[in-house]
Amino acid sequence: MARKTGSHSEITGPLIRQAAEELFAEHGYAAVSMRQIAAKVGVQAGALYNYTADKQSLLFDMMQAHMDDLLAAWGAEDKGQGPMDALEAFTRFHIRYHLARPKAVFIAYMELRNLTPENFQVIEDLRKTYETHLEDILQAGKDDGAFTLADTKLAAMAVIAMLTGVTTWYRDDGRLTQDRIERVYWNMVRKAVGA
Amino acid sequence: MARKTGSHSEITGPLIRQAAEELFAEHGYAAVSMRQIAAKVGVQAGALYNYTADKQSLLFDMMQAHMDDLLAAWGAEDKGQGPMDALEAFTRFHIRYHLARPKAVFIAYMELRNLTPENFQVIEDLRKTYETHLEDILQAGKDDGAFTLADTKLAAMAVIAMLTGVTTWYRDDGRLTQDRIERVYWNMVRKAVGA
DNA sequence: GCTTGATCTGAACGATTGTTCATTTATCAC
DNA sequence: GTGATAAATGAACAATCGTTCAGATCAAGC
Repeated sequence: MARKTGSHSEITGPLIRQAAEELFAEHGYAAVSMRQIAAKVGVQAGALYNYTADKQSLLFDMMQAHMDDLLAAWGAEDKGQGPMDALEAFTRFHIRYHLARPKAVFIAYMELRNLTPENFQVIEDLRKTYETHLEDILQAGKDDGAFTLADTKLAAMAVIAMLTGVTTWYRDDGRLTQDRIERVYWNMVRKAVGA
Repeated sequence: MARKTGSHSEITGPLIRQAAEELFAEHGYAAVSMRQIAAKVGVQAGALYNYTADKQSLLFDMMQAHMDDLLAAWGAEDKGQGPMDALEAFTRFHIRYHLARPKAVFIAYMELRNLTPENFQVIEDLRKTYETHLEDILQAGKDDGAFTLADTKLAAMAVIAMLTGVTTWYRDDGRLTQDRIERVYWNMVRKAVGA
């Protein structure tokens, strides 16, 4: 009963990635079976292997794409003039970007230990690159006296943890608009770095 | 070949909990088998069921104990005088307590979705109780003018996320002493709440 | 030294896992 | 229509899963 109506190859592939993302985010990589993913797409388990080498690739490709997109999006972002503008841009960008794709973010943080060592290193390097972008902003602001920071690296970790934390409690139908959250957080970040 | 030397019941129980904690923290609950836990203790899988009803209880009991201990420890903590002292006490306590038991903390944050709905609710309530302790401090400080906060709930989430983030990068043999980390973070928290 | 009871083994259970592959089906080009 | 090819089925694979339990083994009480 293969190929019921029309050609499926350009549709099944994305559907599989989407189903995998939703299931991984909800139950965790290790707790999700290939058969569950297939069932969500409406296909048998064997068909998945026309689109992915194995289960691990499904996870890795998804995480790598997420990190690549994140870095590209930040690269394309308008960063204004000087460290202060850049830090506000980073704060707002990070919140906005992460809230727009909660599942991918969740997976990127939770499933690191389910990557093979080689795959883990690739993702870890991308994550480190992103962190360094923030660290560079903070360092520049410290150098020109805009920020007061005891430890730039620590501050970078603190800011990222604080901002990413938003994804754990934010709800689309919640009490606060996204713009208000951005403004409140930017206020806290600004004060925390002594500006 | 049961019972090689001496009575083991008082020793095997804790060993199982410890082995489970280490394995869950390293590989995740779903990725760890009862046989792996048993092997780490040096026992057959069947023996585990003298000490736990099932795998789920192993996870739940461990998470509940962690949250109970956390709440009890904060209850016993010296909170000084007024919101400012209390916030510093909370900041330092949270960092110190969490860095002392990284595995339990990691599990408590990562394995929530592997709890049954009933078990999840119990842990979630305990987590919420802890959050409320911080929220109360911030609210008291806002009321008496010690803190400047646009949104108390948001600030509580931001502070907890920032502090808990320490566990993701801290290493015992790292660049910074624990006391220095506490001081740097307290400085950032203090400034972030406008005090 | 025998009995009792706690503790563990070792085998077994049905179910499920990721993955492979021969086969079937549907579509497209001609 | 016919042949080629892409796409999916469905059965099969060895391995592993959580859990149960009868039986073996040891320590302690009398």
